[in-house]
Amino acid sequence: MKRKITLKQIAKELDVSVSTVSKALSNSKEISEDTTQKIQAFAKLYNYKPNNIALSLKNRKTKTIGILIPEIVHHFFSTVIRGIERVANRRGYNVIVGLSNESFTKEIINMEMLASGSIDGFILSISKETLLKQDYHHFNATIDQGMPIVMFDRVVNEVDCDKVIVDDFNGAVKAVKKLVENDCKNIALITTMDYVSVGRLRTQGYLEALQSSGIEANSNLILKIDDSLDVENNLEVLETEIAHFFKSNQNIDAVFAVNELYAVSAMKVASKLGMRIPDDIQVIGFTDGVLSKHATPSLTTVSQHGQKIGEQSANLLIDRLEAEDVSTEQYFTNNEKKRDFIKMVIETEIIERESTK
Amino acid sequence: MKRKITLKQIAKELDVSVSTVSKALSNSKEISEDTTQKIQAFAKLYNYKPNNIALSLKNRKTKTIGILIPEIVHHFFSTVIRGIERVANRRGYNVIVGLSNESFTKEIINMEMLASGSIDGFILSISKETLLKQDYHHFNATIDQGMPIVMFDRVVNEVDCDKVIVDDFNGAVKAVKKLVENDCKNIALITTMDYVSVGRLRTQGYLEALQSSGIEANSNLILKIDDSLDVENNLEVLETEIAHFFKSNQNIDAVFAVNELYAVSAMKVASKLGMRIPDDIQVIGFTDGVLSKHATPSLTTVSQHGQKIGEQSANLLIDRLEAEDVSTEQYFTNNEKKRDFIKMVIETEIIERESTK
DNA sequence: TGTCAACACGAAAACGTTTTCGTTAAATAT
DNA sequence: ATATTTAACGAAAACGTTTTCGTGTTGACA
Repeated sequence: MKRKITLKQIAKELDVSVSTVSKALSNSKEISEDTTQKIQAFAKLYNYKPNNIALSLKNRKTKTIGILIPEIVHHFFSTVIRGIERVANRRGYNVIVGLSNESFTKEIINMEMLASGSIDGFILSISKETLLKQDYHHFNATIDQGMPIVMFDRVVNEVDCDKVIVDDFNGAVKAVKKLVENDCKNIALITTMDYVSVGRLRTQGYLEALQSSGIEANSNLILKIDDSLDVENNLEVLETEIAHFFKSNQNIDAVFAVNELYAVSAMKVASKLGMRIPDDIQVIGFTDGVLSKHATPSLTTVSQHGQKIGEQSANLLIDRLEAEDVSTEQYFTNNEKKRDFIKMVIETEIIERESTK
Repeated sequence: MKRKITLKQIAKELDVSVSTVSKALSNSKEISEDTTQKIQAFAKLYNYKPNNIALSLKNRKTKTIGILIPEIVHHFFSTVIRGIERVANRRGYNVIVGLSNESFTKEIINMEMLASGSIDGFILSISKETLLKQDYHHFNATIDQGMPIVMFDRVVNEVDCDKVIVDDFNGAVKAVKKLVENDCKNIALITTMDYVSVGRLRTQGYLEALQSSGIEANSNLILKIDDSLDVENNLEVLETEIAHFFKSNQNIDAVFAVNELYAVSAMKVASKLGMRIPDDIQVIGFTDGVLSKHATPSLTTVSQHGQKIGEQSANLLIDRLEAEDVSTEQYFTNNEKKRDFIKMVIETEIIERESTK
């Protein structure tokens, strides 16, 4: 077993100083051609790679970014990670992930753990519990310590930072308008409780689309699912609730659901109740995941472009990190203002499949 | 903006030495009660947290483990990550992820990037291209540099390290035997090309189960999908291939598929061809993901327990890392042998749903 | 009064880099 | 022959810790 070689060892072996080795490896012309050759050859032979930790300590930057998300076994979030990793890698950064598991406390612990030097900045999406508590001090605290944050999807006005969001409102509008165009008269909405902002925005989009189409909203056609109960593992509960909803509103001829699972469940229940899709009832869901693509019939969805969200988030963060470099450098000579915080909106797109006409 | 405070700053502010501060914060009894109190109060006030990077450099360990997987938008892999993150977090480790994207080169680049000090050990699953090339020198090289590796799922004999695998062979056997018990006479297999070991093992399990049940294997009933074509985005290709397969083998009364997608596609095609599930044809898939749960009808599957795989992998790795500590310490006084490499087999489980009787 | 522990603290090294600032010797200029 | 530049390299500081080893000041004790 040969441990990784260090500058010091090379220096000793070649009987030169550490500084000489360092300079030679960076092709400094302070060092003679001869010794440079010799040192580089030796380094290559022993496969020398500078120690990242030492570099991090010296440069006071780690070249890694921290991702903090509520859940990873989730198509949207993993797609975002993929996007982040792509540009992070391209731009020379590593990616370290923390999972809040939708818990306020775990979110804080994770942040503190990572903020103590391990990373240069955060990309995160707020946990449900934090949204409920409306306690955002930990975000502001880490920003205050000079660590930039980029929030995506689940964002919040109380924190001043770059944000990347999907256009939930207009996505919902588009979806519902498509149903209206398809001659649907009684469009139902299946949504979540209001505290998750994305759910609220999609609901508002639904209402807006109805209104601008001259259709009066009917609160009987809105089903709010309490997602404090873990529907993912309680499918029957969800399905019976939807079934009950359908039965007491026989006139429903379309469903817009704020996520994939609700939409697919609605289709399943509708089929069981003998309705044909899309002839008797059309369905559109938000979030374009595996379920939508492979359901029977396949589901028309509003795609959020998770990967793009990840890529933009990473670019925003890294841009800011590398802009900080020069601004710190020129802190006293150059009085340029810091870049203002950016709120980037990713447009949604409707992917038409078999569940609509 | 108040930057993070350091020992040196505390020392200066309180007019003591850095060593005193360090000792006081670790409750060393070398320091008097008074100064300890004073220092701890001050540290708490300014929310002092030791700098991880400095600690890593000093201790020559980073307390982070590197995950290197082919793909993250994938139910199985993200489940494994969740498992890893769980125990890593519990045991005080962070998790840094790299994505090989099934590419040999990206795998190597990622490994080298992480192996240069950023992590203490790897948990990884080999990329398809690497398996094809059968070139494993980068794994052996990093092991040789003293960095432990745990491989999961896609493992290989040529590398000596801890491994966590799912019992693909017996999982397949169980599945096929269940079909046999359910009175199926002509059980088809939908599988991949052979170079991914898990596909091969599942195929062998299929054959074994048939043989031990006294059924003669019929090569016409085996469909091999060329997964070099990206079926995920070419569903039609997959489906027409399966349709063709069904039409030329009208007697098929059951399908065992080596993954979820193939199984769900088979169900879809079967339905289109007018077969009823599970009455005319029963289906079992490998890998228990979202698709299986939410398909109509829902799919009976062989569950791989991805989270458990992740947890075990992390425990194996961390155990080894922390065992190394003492063995290094007592290197000369204690001649204990290193722990042998462990191959841990996670049993599969059949999750019965609507696609079987 | 002189000796010796005990106590409380500081100096310095070490982890592996990079970079600034010498320093020496040779080469060139005066 | 002397002064000055240039080439080639080394010493040391710095990043933020922890830890080992001093060191000075007490108080007790003979």
